Amino acid sequence: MTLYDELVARGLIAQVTDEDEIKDLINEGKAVFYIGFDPTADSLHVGHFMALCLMKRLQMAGNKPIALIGGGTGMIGDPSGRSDMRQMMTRETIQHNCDCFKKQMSRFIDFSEDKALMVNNADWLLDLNYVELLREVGPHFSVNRMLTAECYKQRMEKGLSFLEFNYMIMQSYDFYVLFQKYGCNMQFGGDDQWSNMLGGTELIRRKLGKDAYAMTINLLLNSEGKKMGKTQSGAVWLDPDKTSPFDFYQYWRNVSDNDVLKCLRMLTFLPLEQINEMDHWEGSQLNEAKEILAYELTALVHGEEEAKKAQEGARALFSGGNAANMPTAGITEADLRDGVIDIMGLLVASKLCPTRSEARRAVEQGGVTVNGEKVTDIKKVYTPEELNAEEFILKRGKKKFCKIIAE
RNA sequence: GGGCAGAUUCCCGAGUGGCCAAAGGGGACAGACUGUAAAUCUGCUGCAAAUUGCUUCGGUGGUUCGAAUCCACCUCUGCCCA
Repeated sequence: MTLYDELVARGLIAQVTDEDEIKDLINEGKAVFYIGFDPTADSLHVGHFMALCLMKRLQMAGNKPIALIGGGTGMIGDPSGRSDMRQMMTRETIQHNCDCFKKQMSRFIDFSEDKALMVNNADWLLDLNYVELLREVGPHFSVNRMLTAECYKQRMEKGLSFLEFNYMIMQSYDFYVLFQKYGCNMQFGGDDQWSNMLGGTELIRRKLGKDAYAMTINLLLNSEGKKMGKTQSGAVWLDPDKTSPFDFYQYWRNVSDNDVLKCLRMLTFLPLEQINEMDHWEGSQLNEAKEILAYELTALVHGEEEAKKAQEGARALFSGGNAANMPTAGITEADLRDGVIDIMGLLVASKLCPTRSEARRAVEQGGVTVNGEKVTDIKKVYTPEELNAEEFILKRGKKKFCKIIAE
């Protein structure tokens, strides 16, 4: 099976500019391709992870990836897929985020011996001269055409500032620069980037009379059509300090039945034959598939060891067993009042509940247990000695829990 | 620059002097049922030393015994005209 066929079979490819050419290029390892990452936060998240996997797949087939960090485009903010304007970031924040991205990326992509490149578009975008740029690329963009682009459509109602309107031009310019500087002949990106990417191929054709290609990958959507990798408390991050390996594992362990196979195909490196096997699994057997998915992804992002720990911790909690790898929370002197701590205090101190009010509600609704016993009295208090007398496992709801240790 | 409309809690959205911590919906959370899934039903959803108190309806001042609601100014957004 060729690389291209595999990408298709995994459901990764959304749109391509020239299928035959692209097949040829990537199957034979002749592509020099880039994927852009705007430094909108201090960690990569699941959406980026897909792109990184794609880079890796292509790199393994001999193609050369260029990871483009958007230190320049980040100053503008991509309006694609957004219903309102992004918050403008300071230069310092952007720089900090770029540094974080770099660190995380090097874990996935092999940058040694010129096998891959990492560049920052701040290097060429920030020094551009406005009038010069306008004269250089301005004539090649039709405002009429741009306005019909999908990425601006949803902004026509809520408003689109000139700043963001220019994002497409900046991204196009990136491609144009990379094409000339590094012979970059292809761009990959999320499907929401399609119009921005076409801007680039178009610019290259008009300015240089040469062909460059673009390919988008399907966004990872769940069966309800929402972007995956988001939780109520924000994105699922790759940084273990922002999303613990355990939470990361749990996120995938909990995907809905309808999404497991899709995730396995799109995100893991398991052979397709093995995944297709699981396609026949039904009902509760799918739980196994979810465990595999969760383990595989956690191992990819955090390493085998962390993946094992997360898996054991999860098994301990849900099907009984060794509780050694549970998350813990320490209670200090400052948390005590009159030498004791009440149940609400414990819930807040362990971060299982954000406020005492919420903790109170959780207890009142019967959602809190200590070592498997339901706590119904909101006035219940504990001394530090009681906490340490035996293992003290506090649980809020079905999936949130913590081992309490008094210090 | 001129005219019009608007800004309410996580989101959408009602409220146009006291009965308002603010309808309704969505989401989130918790319970039941399950398979750590989905669907369904129930509860719940500002904060706290909790039959009470405190903070909140874009911002700042003002009127009033009392303001999300009235007035003034300001900021921001959309639409129309230029």
